[in-house]
Amino acid sequence: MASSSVPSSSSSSISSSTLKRCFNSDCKDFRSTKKGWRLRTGDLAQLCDRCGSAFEEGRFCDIFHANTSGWRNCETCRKRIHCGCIVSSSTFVLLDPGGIECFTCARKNVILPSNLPWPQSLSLTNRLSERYRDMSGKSWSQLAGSGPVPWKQAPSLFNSASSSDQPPAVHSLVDLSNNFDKIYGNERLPPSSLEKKNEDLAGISANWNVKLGSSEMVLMNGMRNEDKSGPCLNMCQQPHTLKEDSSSQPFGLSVPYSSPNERNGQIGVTGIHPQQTPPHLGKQFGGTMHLPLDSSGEAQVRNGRPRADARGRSQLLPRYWPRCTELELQQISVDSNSVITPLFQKTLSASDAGRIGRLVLPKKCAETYFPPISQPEGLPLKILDAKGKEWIFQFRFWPNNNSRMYVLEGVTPCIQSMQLQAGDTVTFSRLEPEGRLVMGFRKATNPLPSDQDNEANKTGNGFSAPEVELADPSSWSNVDKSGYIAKEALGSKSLISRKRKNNILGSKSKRLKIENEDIIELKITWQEAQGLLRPPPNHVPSIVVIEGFEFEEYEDAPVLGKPSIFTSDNMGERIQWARCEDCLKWRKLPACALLPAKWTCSDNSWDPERSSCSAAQELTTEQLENLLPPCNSVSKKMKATKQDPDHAEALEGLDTLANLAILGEGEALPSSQATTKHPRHRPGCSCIVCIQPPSGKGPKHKQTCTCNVCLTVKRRFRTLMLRREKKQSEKEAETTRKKQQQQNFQQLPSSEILLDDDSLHNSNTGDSSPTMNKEGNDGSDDDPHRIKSSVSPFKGQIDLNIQPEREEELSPGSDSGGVMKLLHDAAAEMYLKQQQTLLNSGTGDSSGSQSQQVGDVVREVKLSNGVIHGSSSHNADKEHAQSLSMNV
DNA sequence: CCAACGCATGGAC
DNA sequence: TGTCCATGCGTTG
Repeated sequence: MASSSVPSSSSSSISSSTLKRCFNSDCKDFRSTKKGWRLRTGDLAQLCDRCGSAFEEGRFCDIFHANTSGWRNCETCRKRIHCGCIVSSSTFVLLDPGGIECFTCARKNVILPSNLPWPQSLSLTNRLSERYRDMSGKSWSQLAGSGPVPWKQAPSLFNSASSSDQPPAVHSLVDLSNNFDKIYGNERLPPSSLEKKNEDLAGISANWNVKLGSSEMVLMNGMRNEDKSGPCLNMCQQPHTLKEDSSSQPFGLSVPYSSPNERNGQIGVTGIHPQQTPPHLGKQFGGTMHLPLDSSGEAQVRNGRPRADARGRSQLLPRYWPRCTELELQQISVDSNSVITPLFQKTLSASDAGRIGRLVLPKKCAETYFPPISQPEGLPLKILDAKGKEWIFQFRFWPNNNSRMYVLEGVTPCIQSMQLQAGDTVTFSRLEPEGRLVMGFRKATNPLPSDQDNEANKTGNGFSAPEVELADPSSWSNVDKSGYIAKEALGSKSLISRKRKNNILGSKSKRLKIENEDIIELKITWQEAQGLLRPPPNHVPSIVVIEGFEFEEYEDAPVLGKPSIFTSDNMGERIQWARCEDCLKWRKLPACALLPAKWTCSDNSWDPERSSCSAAQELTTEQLENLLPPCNSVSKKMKATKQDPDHAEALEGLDTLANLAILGEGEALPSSQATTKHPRHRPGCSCIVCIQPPSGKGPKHKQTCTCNVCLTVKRRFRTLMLRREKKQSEKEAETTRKKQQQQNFQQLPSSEILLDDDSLHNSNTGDSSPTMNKEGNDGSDDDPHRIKSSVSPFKGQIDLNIQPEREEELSPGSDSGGVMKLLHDAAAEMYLKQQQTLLNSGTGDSSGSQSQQVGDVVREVKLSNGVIHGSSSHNADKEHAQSLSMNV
């Protein structure tokens, strides 16, 4: 191997390069002026003109290694490929069944149109991953000097200031243009992934196509089958940026990274967190790779193998997912053939942007993308800024709660240079193939005057960095093909809103300073979101009756559509009313009609007579008011401002949101200010809390109200009760099991008597645990009836061994307290007390929204003659009776 | 006294 | 309940 016989390079700077001997050991030239392959140190081999030219032209091996071993033929084109040195390592891939394939063929065989489903079997990443799996064994620890941490990293990424003599950054950037076919290893997946939160909207943006940000890039599928869970949401901005950093690398150097997970022997492929559903991102990006084509047309495959640290990456929070525009990337990688792989981003906190000069790094990001450090002192890290200037930061950590807190120290000059302030975002990327870290930044958009109140913003001077400024929403929309409605809908306006929110929340509420997508999710309250949800086309939702109320349930992912109002016509047929976006007239439509977000009269294909805005409204406002449910009252909606400011606000909030989401040009997002009614609710929130005066007085929803608020609250209440019931049942079952075991020891026959038929079949002498386990498992079923029946066999036992004090723990909807019918009233009373307690706590400002809602429900219960309570009691009563008749 | 450093704390998730 | 992380604060030079 060429590199083995050449002296290690201690410097590759241009200033000294001319005095250095050519790195090619077969060459005696001392005028090394060209750059060659990457060395372990991260520097580039210095070559003389002749060798350098040969390297650039891909003839290096032909010239200098012609007689060495390692020559093989491409399995496809039979082209002769040298596989025995570092120089040639980038020119082929190993095939699964053996043999090699030149990259040209490999690319042809693997690249697929981006708009086609990506067959996993053709995943080059996967293939490469397998190919390279065995080539990644060299420990990076030797190179990084990072102690026992067994994962490896590309040396050049961690070219610590103390260990290498890097050429000037700008030069380094420029240099890369010559290194067309040097493959650099880094196998870290982009933070593709994988936030389970985003799975909530799975399906909304499925099958969106990745639009590559660069013609040089070809996004290839490297997904595993498991990655096909759902669409990317937050990462919708990223397709172009996610030049997947699954990079191949000179396996001669063999310094791929592996995740900390490998410490545990979890050699990751583009894997899925075993405990969580594969995030959507993984679907699109996990294991994907880009093959930037160099000037010679040779694919520059950065891969290696599937990211071993996919799991760690999957745990990155969306807020750290890099959001780089194409412009940003181009700016960073301008004049270079190198490729920028966004790693993560961090929104600067007040502390980060303060004078302390410490930038707190997200732990996962630090551990995933930065070199492993075992000592708190860490390592000096060289990081380039977008202009090519090199900064040296100390990457270190502090012990913190048996964990680590990673920081970059010495960032103040850089921060000041970039004139960044709290709220701005720094983006860490990797420049490939050389693997250097690049730090871009993005100024927060349009700081408001109130920003000045923010301590950290006092240093702001309105500077905007054009190089990396994220100010062009169109660029986002261009690349954002995710269909993520919130993102598309709100566009840059949301950034402003985010800023406002940030300002209001203050530096202490950093946690609430969320990305624009997240903030959108907040603004779409659960009620509003529910109003936007529609069953998938041609999908009949199943009707679930809970507490006497019907709920539409559809297991398939709902779709987002124009909010409309469903009702029934005179014939009893379900219809929906939708309002034209242009003329605001209400049009009657079939209930099955799935409306586009921006629906107008012209889209009214169901009623040609009213397919124009000039057509009169079918019904008058008053008629509609009578027709529609109270909560959806048209007149209320239209006249809400005058009649019921609170409700109007709620409706307006929904309307505003819907319009924003639909039109994509939100003019006036609901203010982010907290309401006086509840600190966590915002104007526009139409939950029960917010639509009622804090005192609880004022208009209330009727118990028969079927508005979204009520339905959802009731459902939530029901869910809570079911959970509680289930929990209690399991508890009871466990208790009973123990008791029964005791009884079994003492009086075996009695236990058999208490068991139902199934239990009898399963019960055997002495050991009833199998039966109990079975029952316990059944109890985990979601079906409440099943829960009840499954645990019912124990109820008789419970009754026989009743512990009166346990009654306090009983929920009213549960019969798990045994068949203590005589105690039922007492239990019900207890329940009422509990609910009152909930009410009290639920209305407190410090309570969470969930308890708040529960409290409101209870309040409603209390004020409406205990409908829910009564219902629950009634059910419990009946079930108790059933338990008695069945089991005793 | 001040700045830097390093750890502790507590809110958020 | 455990983890993360923004920030406070004590210590040190």
